[in-house]
Amino acid sequence: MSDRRTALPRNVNAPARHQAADSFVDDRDLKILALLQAQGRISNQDLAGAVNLSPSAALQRVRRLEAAGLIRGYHAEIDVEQLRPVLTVFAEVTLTSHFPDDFARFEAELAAIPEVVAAHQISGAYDYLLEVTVSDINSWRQLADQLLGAELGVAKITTTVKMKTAKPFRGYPI
Amino acid sequence: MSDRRTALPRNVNAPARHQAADSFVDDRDLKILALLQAQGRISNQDLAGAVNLSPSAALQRVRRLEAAGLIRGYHAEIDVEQLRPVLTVFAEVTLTSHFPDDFARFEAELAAIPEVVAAHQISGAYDYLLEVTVSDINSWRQLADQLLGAELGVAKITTTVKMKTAKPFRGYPI
DNA sequence: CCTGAAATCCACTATTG
DNA sequence: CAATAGTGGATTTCAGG
Repeated sequence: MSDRRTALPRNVNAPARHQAADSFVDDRDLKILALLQAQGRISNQDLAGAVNLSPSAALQRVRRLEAAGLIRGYHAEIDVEQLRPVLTVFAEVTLTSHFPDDFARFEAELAAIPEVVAAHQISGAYDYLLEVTVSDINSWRQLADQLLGAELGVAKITTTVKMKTAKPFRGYPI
Repeated sequence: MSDRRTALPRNVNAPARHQAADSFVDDRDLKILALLQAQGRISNQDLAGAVNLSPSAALQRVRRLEAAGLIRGYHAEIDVEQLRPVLTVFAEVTLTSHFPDDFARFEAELAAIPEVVAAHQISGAYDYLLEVTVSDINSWRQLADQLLGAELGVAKITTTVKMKTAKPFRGYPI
C-alpha cells in the first residue's frame, strides 16, 4: 500500500490566497486542473500531450499542484442508485443559539454521520443546508429525530425531498 | 490521447436495477467501489492487495464495474477557492407551468450554464434547487435576471448565500 | 471468475540544456 | 523550468484451469 500518488499533504485550513497564488498557476496549470477534474485517471503521458509538455514536466506540475492543495484528492464517481434504493433529502437546519462553540459541536456531529454526504453553512432564513442520503423516508425521520434530540441545540429542521438529478455535479468551471 | 482507462461506456438513462443488480456486485466489488471513491488514483496493485486479489483479477472487476455504469468516471477534487474568489449560492427556482416540456427546456438551459454546478428537481415549495458558483453577488444577480428573462417559464428565484463548507462531499456511504 | 506469466507501457529520476 | 533518456515497476493481455 505505498500509493504515493494519493498521499497528499493535508494543508487543511490553509488561508485562501486568491490572486496571490495565481502567480504560481499559469494557463497550463489551469488546463491540467481542468483535465484532471474531468478525467481523474488520465495517464500522465496523455496529460502531458494535451498540454504540450514532456511527461516529466507535466508530472512535476501535477505534484506541485497536489502539494499546494489545489488538487485535494481523486475520486471515482459512483452510481449509488445501482447499488441500492436511495432517497436524497435536503434539510434546512436552524440552531437555537449561535455561538462559535454551537456551530463547532453541530458540525462535529455532522462529520460523524455518513448519511450526511454534504453540509453547508448558509446565510438566510436558517443556518445549515444538509444533503442527506437515506434508504427511505422513515430512515430520515429517525435521523432527524436523532439530530433534534441530541442536545445539539437544533431548533428546527425543514425537509425537502429530491425527485431527481437535473444536472449532476461534474466539477467547477476552471 | 489513447487513455482507455477513462473511455467509459455512457449508459446514460439506464434503468436503475437496485436489488436485481446486486447479484453482480459482491462484497469485494463494494470494497473496490469504496476504495476508488475515496482514492480514485490508487494503483491497481494496491487495490488488488486491499481486496486480496491478483492485479489482473482486480482490473477485470474494475473494468466490469465501469462497463456496468457503476463507476461513472474519475475526477480530481479541485480547491477552486485557491484559484479565484468564489461565491456559492443555492437558488430555489419555481416554474410557472409544470408540463414535461417545461422541465426539459429548463434543464437543458441549466446544462448550458457552467456556473450552475449542480441542480436537483425537488418536491416541495419550489421546483429546483440549484448550486451556483459565481465570482460575486452581482454576477449572480445578472445570471438570475437572465434566467428570469429567458422565456423559460421561471416564476421565482429565492437565493440563499453559502457562508462556508460545514462538511465537504467526499462520496456516498457504500 | 481466478492465477500466473509474458509483454507492453508508463511513472519516475537523473542529467543536461 | 523543460526535455531527453533510461530503468524499474506497473498495467494489461492472454493462456489455462
